[in-house]
Amino acid sequence: MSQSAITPGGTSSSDADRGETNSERAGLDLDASLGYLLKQAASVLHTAMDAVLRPLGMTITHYACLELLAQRPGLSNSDLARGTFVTRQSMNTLLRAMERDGLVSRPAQPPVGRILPAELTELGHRQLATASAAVKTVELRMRSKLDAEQQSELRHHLRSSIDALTE
Amino acid sequence: MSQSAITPGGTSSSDADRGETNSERAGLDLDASLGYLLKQAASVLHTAMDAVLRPLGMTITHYACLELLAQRPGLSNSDLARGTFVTRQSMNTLLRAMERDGLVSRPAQPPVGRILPAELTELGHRQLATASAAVKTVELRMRSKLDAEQQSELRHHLRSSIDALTE
DNA sequence: GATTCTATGTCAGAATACTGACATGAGTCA
DNA sequence: TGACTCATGTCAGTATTCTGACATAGAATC
Repeated sequence: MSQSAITPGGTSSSDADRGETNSERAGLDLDASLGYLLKQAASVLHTAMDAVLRPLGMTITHYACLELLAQRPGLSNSDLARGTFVTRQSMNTLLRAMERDGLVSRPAQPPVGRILPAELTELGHRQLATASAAVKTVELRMRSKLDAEQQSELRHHLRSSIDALTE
Repeated sequence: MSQSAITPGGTSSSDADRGETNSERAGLDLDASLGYLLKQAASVLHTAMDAVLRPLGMTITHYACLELLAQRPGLSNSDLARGTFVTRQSMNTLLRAMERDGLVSRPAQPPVGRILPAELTELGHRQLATASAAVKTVELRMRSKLDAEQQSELRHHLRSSIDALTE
């Protein structure tokens, strides 16, 4: 998938510039739109992560699930769904596949209520180690043009945006 | 869909705190991970936009397509795909549906090469006007906790991240 | 002018995530 | 105790997007 956004000068690919004098409308100005920029950033990140994860036979959600379980063993299916920003139905499908593949284990019977706490198997931990290293290079690459303070600012502002949209 | 991420204190929902003393691992620390924060922000934004767009009978990509075409009439299918961060195959499907619904028009024959320049119909413009107003409230809400300078910083840092991951 | 490369539009099939719905277990409150 | 509310796990069906592949038009190279 291409990554180029629509910019005032045209896309980065070879489009024969159907030259438009932009901005002159009631709607959103794409360049000023934080939402658009955010979507673009997320898209670029998605592509970059997919590029390193796919050769390992994993999807991004697959990796995120491993990462979450390593940091917090015993998370439930619903917990994992929230943590990876998908529905619990989607996570259920994924989790079952991962269980089948021996990456994750869950007790046959729920210890309490209906919750089945999931844990990484030895194989799961090994697969995560590989993936984690790959993903870390992407994370570092993404930060490479920001100094420590700028990264801190970015995190802070991102959190503010999330808060504003959440409450 | 729930929006809560996995935070040190547990999710925002009522999970009986399977208390884990976090961070102590080789992998990524979720809180320090820009990537995770970015994904969360994008997810929250997606949900918020979907919430206002769905009642209007539109998806986010649908809206994005309208917005792009209004600002730059004559964009091709591939241009629109790049601008909305989906594949050109996906955009092709959407565009055809929008054409069928009378929101977009394309010439029967390509004026040059294989490119079919798309334009908004009168109905398309009207639908966009409604959607645009709704989306603007989301954009404003997202910015509500950031002053002008902070918004500028956020945009700048986001662009830096995109650049770093793109080149 | 012929060849090569790149971009486009499109068809077909697969993967992924979503919505809707249901029953169950736990907590709340009268 | 019983009614009510909420969260969970899961089944079923749908929607959206993706990957792979193909033919074609224009640009670039020689």
